Amino acid sequence: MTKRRTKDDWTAVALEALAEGGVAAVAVEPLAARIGATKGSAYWHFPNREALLKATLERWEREHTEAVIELVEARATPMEKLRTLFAYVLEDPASSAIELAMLAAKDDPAVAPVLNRVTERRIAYLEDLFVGLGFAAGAAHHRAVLAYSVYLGQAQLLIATPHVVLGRRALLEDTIAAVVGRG
Amino acid sequence: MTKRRTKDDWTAVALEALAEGGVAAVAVEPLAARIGATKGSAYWHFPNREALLKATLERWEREHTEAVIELVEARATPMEKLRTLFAYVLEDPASSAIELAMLAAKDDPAVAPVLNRVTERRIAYLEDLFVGLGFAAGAAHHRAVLAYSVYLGQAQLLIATPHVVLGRRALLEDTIAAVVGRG
DNA sequence: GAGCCTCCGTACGGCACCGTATGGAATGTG
DNA sequence: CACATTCCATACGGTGCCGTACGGAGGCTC
Repeated sequence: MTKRRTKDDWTAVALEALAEGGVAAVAVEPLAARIGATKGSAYWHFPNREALLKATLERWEREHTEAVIELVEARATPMEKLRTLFAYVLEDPASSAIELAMLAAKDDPAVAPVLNRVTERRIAYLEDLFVGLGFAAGAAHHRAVLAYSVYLGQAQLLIATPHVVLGRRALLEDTIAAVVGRG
Repeated sequence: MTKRRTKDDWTAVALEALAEGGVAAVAVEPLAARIGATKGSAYWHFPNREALLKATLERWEREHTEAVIELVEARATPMEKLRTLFAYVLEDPASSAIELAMLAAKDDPAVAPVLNRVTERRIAYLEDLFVGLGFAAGAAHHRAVLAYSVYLGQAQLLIATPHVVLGRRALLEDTIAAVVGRG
């Protein structure tokens, strides 16, 4: 009656560990303890630790990245979409933990390609949003980089040193105004 | 005639390693190899690895943080100060590597206090800058958080995925306009 | 229920790093 | 030039993780 595990079971606990402790926490033996199994299972489903990490990151890319875009796309106007995006980080910064973990491990061969794809896609998406707001191509790109920088930076601040951020509700308004406003 | 080392020699190589490989790279044995000595030296100067890391972070805090503020303070007006700050990241993102390494290791007991102090000091400094630009206290705080988020986020982007950032010179102008502009 | 295939536990060797013990070299001090 | 002090190399045991080898248990098929 011993439970059996699937690849998905392993990537699920790996995602937990990834969010909590970063890429280094995706380690076979600690994960085995967490899942209530031994390494034997892990090394049956995956050839090595790198493959497990890769599968985990790709699962995150598939599920999470698109989930955010869908959440945002549910809004009607570009403005509302932007607001949804920033409100998302401000209200639940923990959900960004994995992206920050990936940024911190940008040199890892399993991380780099996923990180590049996700970043490019998001910048491109934001760029479209700003074009929709009436910005010219070049300006839209800069706004996109700016907006994504704010997104990342706020996620960092809220996770690492949340106590320095006061009045999140009003901050959201100021942030949006600053990012979409005509200088 | 074998060279002798000081605490400062050790924290110097530790700073290098910290910038290159993050907090995890501040490890006694690799550092000993890098410095051309053995662990014996390290464990004479420091009781353990944690103490070496702590001394390294505090050295960075002392030297680097104040250095940036002095660089910025050399400018006359708040506007020029802000410009200098953002130009600094955009032109030399590698100099921010250590701060990002600390953010990634926010839970490390040696990192947390330094990270908190540095973040608080910088936000407070930016807040003063925005008060100098005529913002009310609350608004100045939000601008400070916004500006610091942009700083961190751009540093992240430029280090992790530099290819997505185009036209840095024009980006600088757009960034400043967005951060100081009235919504 | 015999045999097969899937899955996993156990046991092992290896590597990288931590920290300790200790003798001795290098350097300062009388 | 004794001789104490400062500094460091060597050698060792301990821990946590990687990856492999292998046997065996659980479920499937006939």
